[in-house]
Amino acid sequence: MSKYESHLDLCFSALGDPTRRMILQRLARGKASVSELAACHDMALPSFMAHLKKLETAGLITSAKQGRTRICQLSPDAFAPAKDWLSEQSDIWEGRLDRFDTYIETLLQEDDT
Amino acid sequence: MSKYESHLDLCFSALGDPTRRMILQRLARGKASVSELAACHDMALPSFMAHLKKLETAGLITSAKQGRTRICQLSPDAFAPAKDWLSEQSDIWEGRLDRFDTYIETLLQEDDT
DNA sequence: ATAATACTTAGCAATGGGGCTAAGTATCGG
DNA sequence: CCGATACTTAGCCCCATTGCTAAGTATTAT
Repeated sequence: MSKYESHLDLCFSALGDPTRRMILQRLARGKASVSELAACHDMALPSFMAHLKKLETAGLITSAKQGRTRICQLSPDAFAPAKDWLSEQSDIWEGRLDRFDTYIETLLQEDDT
Repeated sequence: MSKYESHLDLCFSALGDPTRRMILQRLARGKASVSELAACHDMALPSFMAHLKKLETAGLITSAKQGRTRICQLSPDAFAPAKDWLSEQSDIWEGRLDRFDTYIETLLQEDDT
């Protein structure tokens, strides 16, 4: 369960941390070096780098070294897999004919709890 | 950092597990009892229930007891917060004028690595 | 009343996530 | 060449996650 983690596992898990989402928000506005990114996070550099590594492993960002500096940026279509999965589920849910009835029905049943 | 976890943290973290995504996929097709949901997962019931609890804490599903049976279903708009966050980031990314140039530039720079 | 069913609670073990410091490597500037 | 800069690696700590079993509770069926 840890060796064959799917891309979606990695992707959603990576998104489940506020530090990492903030990094992504910053990178959506343009590429940046590790230390530029780290500047506004009150965290030791190795800890911060671990977050970058998770984002890269999840395919959400890419990075490359220029001299002693590492430049990071969002992967093109970084969010597509996550968005696609979510949309798929929403579509199935919204396509259900009895969706609304089911919900009302349950609201009523909650009185019995 | 663990007491004030945002809704998005809980939501994305919940989505980062294949068992939990399978539960959501099943529930997108209609509500079901705990044992119905558990049937196709090779896992002890308490372990399985822990997954349901995470989904409920994240606001992705709701559940209510009918007699000795607990019925689960997707929350209406369960995926909206996650989808909205992702769309927001994508929009910012796609709105960047230098997006394409930036990417090409980096591809070229990778030769130096 | 009893037994079966459907969870539920309690408690434990293994693992991984997320933080740290200290020390190492690889440029760059002078 | 030497010091400063920008990561990078190694190793440790603590707590959360994810699985388990065993035992408990609440309904339903007989």
